[in-house]
Amino acid sequence: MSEFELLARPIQKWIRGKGWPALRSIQADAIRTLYDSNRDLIISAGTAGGKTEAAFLPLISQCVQEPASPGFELVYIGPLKALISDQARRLEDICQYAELTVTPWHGDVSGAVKARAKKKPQGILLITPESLEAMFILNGLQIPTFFASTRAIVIDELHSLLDSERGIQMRSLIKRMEMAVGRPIRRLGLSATLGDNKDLAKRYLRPNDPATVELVEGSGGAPELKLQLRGYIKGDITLEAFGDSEGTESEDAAVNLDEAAARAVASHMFSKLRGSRNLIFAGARNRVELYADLLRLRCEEENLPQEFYAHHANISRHERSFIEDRLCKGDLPTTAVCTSTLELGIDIGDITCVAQIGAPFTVSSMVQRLGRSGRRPGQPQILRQYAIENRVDAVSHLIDRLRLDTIRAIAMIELHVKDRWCESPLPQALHLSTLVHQLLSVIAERGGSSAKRLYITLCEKGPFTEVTPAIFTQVLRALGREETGLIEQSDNDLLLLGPKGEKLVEHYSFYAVFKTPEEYRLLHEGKEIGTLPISTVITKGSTIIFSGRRWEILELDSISNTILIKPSKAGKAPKFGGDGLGLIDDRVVSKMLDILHSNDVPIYLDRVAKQLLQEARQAFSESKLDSNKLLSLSPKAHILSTWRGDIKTNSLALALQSLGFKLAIYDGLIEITDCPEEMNIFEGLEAIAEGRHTNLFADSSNLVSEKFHPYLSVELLQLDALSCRLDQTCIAPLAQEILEQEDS
DNA sequence: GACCTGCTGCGGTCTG
Repeated sequence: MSEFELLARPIQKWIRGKGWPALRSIQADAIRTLYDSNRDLIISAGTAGGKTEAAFLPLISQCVQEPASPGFELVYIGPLKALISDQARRLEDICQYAELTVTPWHGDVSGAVKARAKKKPQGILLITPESLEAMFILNGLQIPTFFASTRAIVIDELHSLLDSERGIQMRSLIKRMEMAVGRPIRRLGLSATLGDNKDLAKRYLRPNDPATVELVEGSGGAPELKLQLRGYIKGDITLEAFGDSEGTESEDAAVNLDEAAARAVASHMFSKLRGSRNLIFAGARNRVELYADLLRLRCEEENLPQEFYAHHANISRHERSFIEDRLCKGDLPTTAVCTSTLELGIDIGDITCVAQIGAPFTVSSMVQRLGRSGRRPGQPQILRQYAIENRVDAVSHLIDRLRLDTIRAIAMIELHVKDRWCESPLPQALHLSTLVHQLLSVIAERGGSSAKRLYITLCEKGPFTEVTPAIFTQVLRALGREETGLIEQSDNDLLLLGPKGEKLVEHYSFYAVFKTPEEYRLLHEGKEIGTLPISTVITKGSTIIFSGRRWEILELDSISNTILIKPSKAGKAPKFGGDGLGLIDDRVVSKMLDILHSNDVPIYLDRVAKQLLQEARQAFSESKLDSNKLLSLSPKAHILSTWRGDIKTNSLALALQSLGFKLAIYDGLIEITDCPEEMNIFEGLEAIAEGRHTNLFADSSNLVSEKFHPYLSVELLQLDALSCRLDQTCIAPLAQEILEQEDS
């Protein structure tokens, strides 16, 4: 029987109605796998590759062919509300001849729809991890009924949920679902960019039995890639960049020189991107505003209609939808200057070109961004990478002369294009903040639980596999401390929520595992145009650039957290804060070292970028950094090379700091700016090599980074950091390596 | 040295 013939009649009818010439190969493969076995399945194909149909055509068919008892027959978990609404529409279309109810369930879905589904659970449920969490807490007793007849759980955008806090939460919820119904439920993962991580993805989809997970991959290799890396030097004043800038006062000169580079980049983007549909990834919200403003001014100067828009998380939903719709419809030229808001999620149509300002932090996000262009057969992916470096001369700082941003951008491109590599998640992470969340959630779901059952549910069978019984006990103790008061023990050894735990879990803000900052609302004539973090320093009368336009602050109310604004002629892009917790992989830094050692000049560099690469290589060899891992600039100032990623470099830096050294950290390099009285750098490194350094956590203030960290003890926070952000075991060998290199 | 994601129940007002 052919794959088509396996499907139920109403689904065959739907396919015929679509006029498809044939099933795509991933669809045929997925149908075969789902009909022939009970195995889990990962469907990996480019965006718009028909993954949703590949999963749901056979799954819906099976629902039609073997009608089941009450309960949701299929569950879809998606990371975005917009994606769920989108997919619900597509599934309703597929189900038009099959009598199957489709229920989207997220924060914007009306209570009436949810109430109806709770009363009569059936068909397909599409839900976010947070709404599923809420379901467990608010309807814990009904969970076995809801999912009694669930055939499969489909996880969309699996790559975005691999190793994140949300991913761990989702895996925990799926396991709890299986435990509630007392049987395994088939799992399907849909993903666009798994790269080298296919085995890891299998492990994340079915941790105790990854070998049985099937993989179906889209055929048709990656589209052709066209790329250019353009270099810019701050203070290089070109006529085109100079524009109408006056720059008379000497104090402003430095600022204006910086701005000249941004103008030159904006000018180039304006000339190349105008008239088509593009995404410009600016790397930070502050830079999104800066470039959106520069590009808007260019349009105004040339009397052209506006086609450049700012898009990031602080801009109002309304404005963001407007930009997304414009990109999607495609009848007007539109370029969004954006952050990772437009990196994944809903289909935004056919993008001509992706621009990236400054080197990205990970190859995987670069790949994800690139995947937004070249979606039509025969169309190339186009990447325009911009690198902006400081002007240098013979006495400039070595770090500036190494052109690290340019070198990193080249490393990222080479790793993707030549090595086909991207980052993997860290499987040894403890995820203690998320564990606290799930502990409270399971207790709420069951109305109380023994410590042993909690351990079995979450650690032995659930996703917190790295948490030992000893660590688990410590976590319970931390939550039970009187000052924490989240849980308490009943007479029969049952763990219950304490008063503070009740209050925490009862509030709707509990359901998400990730932290969100407090924000001001920005109001213009009563309409919200977006938000600014409370931490932003801002005063009445000052001016800002927001949503690509310029505004003056009229009123600032710190009780209601609102800011009233009016349009203005002047403005400066505000600082949006940020976590600064990104980690660059070992492999990226080691690639940077290879590039500095090599003589190859990639063909995709423009004239200035070639010059920057040349300068970097010259600085690298002249400084003897190519043969010395310890470079002394003066008795108290040195450069140490680890040529390792952030985890290892930061760990060695912390050890040095604990001994009293003052330092700054760069990609694979540590700059020692001052030494303590009693110790020079050699003695410091020897002490570390021999394991005699003091506490790595001398400065423990930055250990609280995740939502439920504040409830844990210092000791647990240190364990958590050591499991994923720091590496204690690498410190002594690294110090030894640096010393040995110096001797030879 | 950064970015993103999500949320309930109830009381209020307005519309058909």
